[in-house]
Amino acid sequence: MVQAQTLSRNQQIVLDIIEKAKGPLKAYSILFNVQKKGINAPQQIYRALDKLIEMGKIHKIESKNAFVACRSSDCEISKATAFSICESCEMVDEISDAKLSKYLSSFNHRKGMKFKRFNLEFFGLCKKCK
Amino acid sequence: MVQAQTLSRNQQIVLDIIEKAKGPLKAYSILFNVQKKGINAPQQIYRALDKLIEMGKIHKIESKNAFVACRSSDCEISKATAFSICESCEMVDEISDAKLSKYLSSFNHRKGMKFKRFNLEFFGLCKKCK
DNA sequence: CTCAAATATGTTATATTATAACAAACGTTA
DNA sequence: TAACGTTTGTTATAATATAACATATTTGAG
Repeated sequence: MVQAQTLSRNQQIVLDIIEKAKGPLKAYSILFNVQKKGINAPQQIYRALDKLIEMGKIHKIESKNAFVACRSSDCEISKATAFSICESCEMVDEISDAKLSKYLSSFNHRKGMKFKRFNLEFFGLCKKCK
Repeated sequence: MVQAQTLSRNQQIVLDIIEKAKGPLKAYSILFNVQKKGINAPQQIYRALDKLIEMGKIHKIESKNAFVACRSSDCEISKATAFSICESCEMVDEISDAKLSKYLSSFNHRKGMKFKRFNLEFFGLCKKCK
């Protein structure tokens, strides 16, 4: 079972870095950023990332193997995630839209699947880059 | 620019294997399967995969780093892809639904993005596994 | 409280996924 | 036929992720 609130030391360190970042961070770039804090091994990063994902504090952008902080409140521990990804500047924007969530959840049910979650990634050019 | 029809030797070999497979295949498992045909290096696989994706013949399942043959006709060279993924048996099913495509394409436009494509992955248990 | 269970940490090693860089062959088509 | 784009073959290495094991810390039931 997942804790509701308290983060362990390493989890907090990793989360802080991801939250401060402007864009998605890769596991090894997180690692390089925390070596001064006594974290030396990929395992320590990946374990923290796994827990943070379980808790819904961060999301993985699958197409980039990178991680962003959760900016939404209605993703319900990551059951329904959606992102806009700019192919030029690499910006990632979490899409928080209850209608979209509802539409996709029910869509999947109709297809005979016992639905657990979905992840949607949009690609294109953001306002600045287009 | 991408060719319309003709596949090169390696591209055809890789596509054949992916089309015959029951489920998604990983790059290195493809590699191991074609070493008898004289393909020895990951590069040769990845290059074929890249081209096949460009041509819309196969899709990458991002959450699994695996590849499936395209079973749809209306994904328009992979501009709009959607999959059901069973977390138990690993089955992947391509979802081909014009309404869904339309809904998601126009959704994204409203968010101020110059839309190029999307990829949607549903997770849960398939009929057999639930 | 207290000890057992669960969770988190540290560490070394290794597996898996993917790309860089370069040389040679092939196939158009102008 | 020469120039161009594409494909191939090859060696090396980069980037991403997990296995396995020992130890420490936290938490909660009795």
